[in-house]
Amino acid sequence: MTIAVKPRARALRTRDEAIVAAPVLPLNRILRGDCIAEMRALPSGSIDMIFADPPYNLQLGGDLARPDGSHVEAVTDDWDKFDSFAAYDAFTREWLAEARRLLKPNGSIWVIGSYHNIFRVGAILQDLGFWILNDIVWRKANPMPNFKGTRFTNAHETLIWAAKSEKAKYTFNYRAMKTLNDELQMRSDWVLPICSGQERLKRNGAKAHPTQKPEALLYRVLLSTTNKGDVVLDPFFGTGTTGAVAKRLGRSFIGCEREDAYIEVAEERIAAALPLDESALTTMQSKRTAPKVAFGQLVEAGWIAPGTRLFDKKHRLSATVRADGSLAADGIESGSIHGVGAKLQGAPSCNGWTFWHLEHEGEIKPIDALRQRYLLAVED
Amino acid sequence: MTIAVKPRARALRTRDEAIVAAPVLPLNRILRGDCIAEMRALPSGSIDMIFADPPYNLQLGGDLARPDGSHVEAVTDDWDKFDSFAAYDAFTREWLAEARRLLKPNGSIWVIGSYHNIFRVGAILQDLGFWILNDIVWRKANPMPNFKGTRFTNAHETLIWAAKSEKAKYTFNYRAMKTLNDELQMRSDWVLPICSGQERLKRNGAKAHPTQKPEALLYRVLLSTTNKGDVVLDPFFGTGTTGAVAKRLGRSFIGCEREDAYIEVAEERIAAALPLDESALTTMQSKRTAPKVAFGQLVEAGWIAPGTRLFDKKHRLSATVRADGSLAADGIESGSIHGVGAKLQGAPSCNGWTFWHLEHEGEIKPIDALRQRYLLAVED
DNA sequence: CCAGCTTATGAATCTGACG
DNA sequence: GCGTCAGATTCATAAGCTG
Repeated sequence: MTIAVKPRARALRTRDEAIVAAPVLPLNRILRGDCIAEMRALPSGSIDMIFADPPYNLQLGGDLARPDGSHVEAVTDDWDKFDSFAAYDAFTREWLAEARRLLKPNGSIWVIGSYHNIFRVGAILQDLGFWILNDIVWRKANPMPNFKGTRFTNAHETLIWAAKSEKAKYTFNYRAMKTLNDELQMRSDWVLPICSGQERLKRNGAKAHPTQKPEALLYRVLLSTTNKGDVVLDPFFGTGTTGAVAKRLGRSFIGCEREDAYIEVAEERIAAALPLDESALTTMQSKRTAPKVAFGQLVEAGWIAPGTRLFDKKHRLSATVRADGSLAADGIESGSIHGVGAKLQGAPSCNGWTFWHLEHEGEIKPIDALRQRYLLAVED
Repeated sequence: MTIAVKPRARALRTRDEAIVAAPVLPLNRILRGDCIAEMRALPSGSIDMIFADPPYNLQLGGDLARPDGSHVEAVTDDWDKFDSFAAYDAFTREWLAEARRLLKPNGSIWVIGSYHNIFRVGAILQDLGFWILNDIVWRKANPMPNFKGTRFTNAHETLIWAAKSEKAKYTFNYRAMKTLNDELQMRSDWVLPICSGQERLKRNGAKAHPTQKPEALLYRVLLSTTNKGDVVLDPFFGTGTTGAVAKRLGRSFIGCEREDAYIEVAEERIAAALPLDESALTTMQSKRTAPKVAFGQLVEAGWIAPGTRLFDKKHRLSATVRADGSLAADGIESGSIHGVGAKLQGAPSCNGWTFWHLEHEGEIKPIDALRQRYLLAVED
């Protein structure tokens, strides 16, 4: 399956070729090399979601390269500190700008970090025009203690979730998240264990990667903000947690990684990951995307007879169903179940499905219950 | 007691006078005016700790209504309006630079914010030479829900705690925090309720300030990073939570505030605050809440694979686990473990944890057993 | 007086399809 | 792009009210 190769997007060739043949995305592959260079070779507006776990370490030195590839020396004195922040900012601005170019207009990005880098990442995201949707706190169930007792135990990491722009229609699987959280809205603080035990990948007895993220974290990220079949890019692929979870959840991935050792571990791991089958993958559908039923349909199908009286929950307001599915009530203009409900209450808006009730054998039930039964009956 | 006056620090007069007489700090007073101007009049290196709750620069759209139609009161005050990120950054840089000048060499600063502003604040703190010690997450026990179901519930705010410089010997009362936390190290995530009920200050029936912070939050901040007798500056004093808690804990405060209405409320409040005695101190400890586990957590953590079949105890009813932790069963709408269990039995309700069972090596066990084991595994 | 029910509210970047 | 309108959407607390 996954083979680490340089992508040869046709967009890089002549303009005519690019017009004739749409660029081919290197789906489910790990691109070996620096993420900025690799991202440059991919076509604009082609990615649904980006998950990025960029380097955190500013002051530890050694690992950070400037955008031009030159090495940033380890810094010890105050004089150099500003220089190191500037270098980190430049690097961050560069890969985030590429990331933004690659995103589809309605795509979104996740970046994870700690207090060492996340404030710089967040500010640059905003400066580049990304629109922050949430900051998520991964509350570690089992963090490393502060051994010297000098500070509060650093028990969390922060993720930023941002849309490409303010007006973007981003993907958010609200119902799936609410279901995952026992019918309560999913909050911005997530309690999850760190990656350990069987899940932690080893090589020669040592951990294969210093900052391997738990699959549960990626599971929630991918389930909440992508759809089946979406393309997810991870510019700092490491040992491929993003790829493994994407495969399980029926999403495609593209990874960038510089280190051969990590690529090797990732490929093995992803090859072993099992995709979930169709039925397990189905998630709770939001009513927004569910097939719509007009109130008039219930009337014409005979589920509600014209002339039926509807009431509000407390039986204080009432209206009469007419043949075309409109409602009539005393003293106001007739109209839709929503409009009449709103006018009777003097409210700016009203969901007629939950506001209006039917009396049936002494019981009073919202008309939405009828709609649910109708939906089940006509669905096949 | 507290009187709102312009400070006339002697440092502003002739150099000779400043040398002869040390500047007098306006202790336990509220300085009426713009915080930058007021801070400029205070002497350098005179403050032990600064707590700041600056404007968040929320950028709200139109009106927001709850699902029941009621109106959500927004923060629309002029003090939270900025023309651009650049304008907000310039303002932030200016007050933070003054704050740094005022701090003693071993002093520290706290700033609270949300994703709207905290990334900019954090980056500027670093740029100015502050040394971040922790980012603290205030996990709200009772946040406002996301009424429209468009994002994750914004259930936390972030505090940054930073020393004046990397080498500073800052104050951290490790033992006090460990004691407060039932002999476990205090973590970087704090669960505290929002300010409501009796604690919420009112004027003419309306809240006196739109963003009043809970005293418990300031209590923990002051107890952890100041000593008795220390001087605490709050540049955005509002209705004086910092002042009230400082008085209770035997610290001195200096507040800056522009609005007369807030100053009046704060003075009254602080006058009524009683310094704490030992016995009252023990009652301040936060309640530990029992951790809850959603069924979906077990799925995303890999403890139950999507596609798994669940059965009732007598193996007569069954359902399939889906990726978002919902259950699917023949002939009924899918839903939560509780809802599907109820519907299949035709019961009004059902505890899915004890109703559903897993088959494992011939044995059949309630999923609640799994939950217990999961709790043990993720518990601190 | 208490139990149970109803109402109020909190730093919120809070809809989307169609004409 | 803008106006219109169907219709989707909430959790924890505390205070107030009723019987």
